[in-house]
Amino acid sequence: MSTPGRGLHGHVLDTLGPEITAGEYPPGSVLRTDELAQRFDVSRSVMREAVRVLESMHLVQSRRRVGVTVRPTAEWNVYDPQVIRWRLAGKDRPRQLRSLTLLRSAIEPVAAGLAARHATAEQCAELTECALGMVANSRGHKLEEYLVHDMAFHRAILDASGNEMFARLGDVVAEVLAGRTHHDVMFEDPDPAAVTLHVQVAEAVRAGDAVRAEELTREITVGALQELDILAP
Amino acid sequence: MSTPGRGLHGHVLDTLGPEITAGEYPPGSVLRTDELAQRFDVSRSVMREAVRVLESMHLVQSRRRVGVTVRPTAEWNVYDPQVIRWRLAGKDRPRQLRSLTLLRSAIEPVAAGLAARHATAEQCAELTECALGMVANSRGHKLEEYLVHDMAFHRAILDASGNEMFARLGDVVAEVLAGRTHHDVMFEDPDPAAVTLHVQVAEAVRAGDAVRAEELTREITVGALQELDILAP
DNA sequence: GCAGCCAAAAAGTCAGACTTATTTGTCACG
DNA sequence: CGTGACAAATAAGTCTGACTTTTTGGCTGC
Repeated sequence: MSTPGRGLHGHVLDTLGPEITAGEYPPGSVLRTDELAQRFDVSRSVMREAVRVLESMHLVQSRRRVGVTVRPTAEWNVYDPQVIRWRLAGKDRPRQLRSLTLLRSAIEPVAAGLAARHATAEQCAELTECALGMVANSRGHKLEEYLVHDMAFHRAILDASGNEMFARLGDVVAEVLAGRTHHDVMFEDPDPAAVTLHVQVAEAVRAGDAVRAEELTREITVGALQELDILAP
Repeated sequence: MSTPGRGLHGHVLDTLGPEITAGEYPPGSVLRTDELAQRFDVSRSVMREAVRVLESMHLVQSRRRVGVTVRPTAEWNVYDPQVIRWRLAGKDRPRQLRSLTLLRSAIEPVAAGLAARHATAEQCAELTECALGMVANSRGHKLEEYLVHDMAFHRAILDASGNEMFARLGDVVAEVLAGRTHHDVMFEDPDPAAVTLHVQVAEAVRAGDAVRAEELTREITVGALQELDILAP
């Protein structure tokens, strides 16, 4: 997606990564570099590069005379966007969405509070623009257009927080929102109450009301959690 | 630290990673693999593996005919524990600690609330044990022993939350706490009020009082933030 | 001034030989 | 029997050199 064809080793990762994150090789499984190279029909150098990347994600560990062993799930770098994408594409996608939505519910309200304190005029404008875009597409089966503005809105909040760690979750949130629209059951039109809340958050941020921005955003994320509980209990 | 001597490419990363994250090569800078291989006195294959790892962290991008270009900071995988460690070792360490402490202040209260709902008896026991260890080492210049229990406490909370994403922040929090004790000015003994709060959190979790656990933990993280504002304004 | 082509540059790929660490098994000795 | 040391097997690690591919930038000619 972000970097589609970045060489042979990338192609190897595109299939091996999802396989590992999907649990096809249980923790402790041992892979041999030579066998993998044969399987993907690449040279060992290319295979080694792929293994190094998996190793840097803590998905596997390469040890002499043993091979490439799959690490337990608890040790994976689950914040790596690539790992997140692989896991969201896999079969325990609902579990992932719950974890990530819970993360959102912790981060986004705080980020909104910070945004109310630090947002520039441009960022406030961007925010209201996104909110208006959501309103404009909230009726009439325009889920795709709505999604675009929804993603942009949350990304704008996280950016405006002024905190680098929060800002870097923009991709994750976008992934979650996109997943909700595309793969899970969603009503034909978004919840009108949610749309209103987004507009109010934009207003609160512009007004510099941190407490209100935080509280309203909390309502949004709680709504997202409830939605998940209803649709995938 | 976690995997010290994992081969030649690891040694290369140990010096090249910190250099890049420290901003010694400004975004857009171009490195050549051959030159790097010469500089570190390793073969090109080894150098390529190192570059692949840096690429997977989004620190650099390798493009044909142009070379290995350093990416802008905003694109780095700042949640990668390795990247966090490199940056904390660098010169903008104070800025890092502020970002990470803000992240803590968003995550940990929510995690504590979840822990109060989901913690097992064993986890509650572990928690109170850690809190008692903190109390026992809160006086008499035993900062190192105190730190061990403090790290274990917060890790226990995050684990007990039952959320994978929260749990994986245990290393980050430990790193922040260790950094505060080792590098920044810290009083000879920890703040007694903070120690008490930890004990109370353990109690609240055991009692299953989610609201109280969350509120108390929020007080702890607010304290940590204020401490940073005082010591590095 | 522009279109298209050519040449250089740097990453990408491959194959093969060699090195090194680690495990496992064996055998002799207590 | 157990135990320790030694030897063999194994798979990752490393290096080298030749070759390919893509991209860029300049040059030519219209």
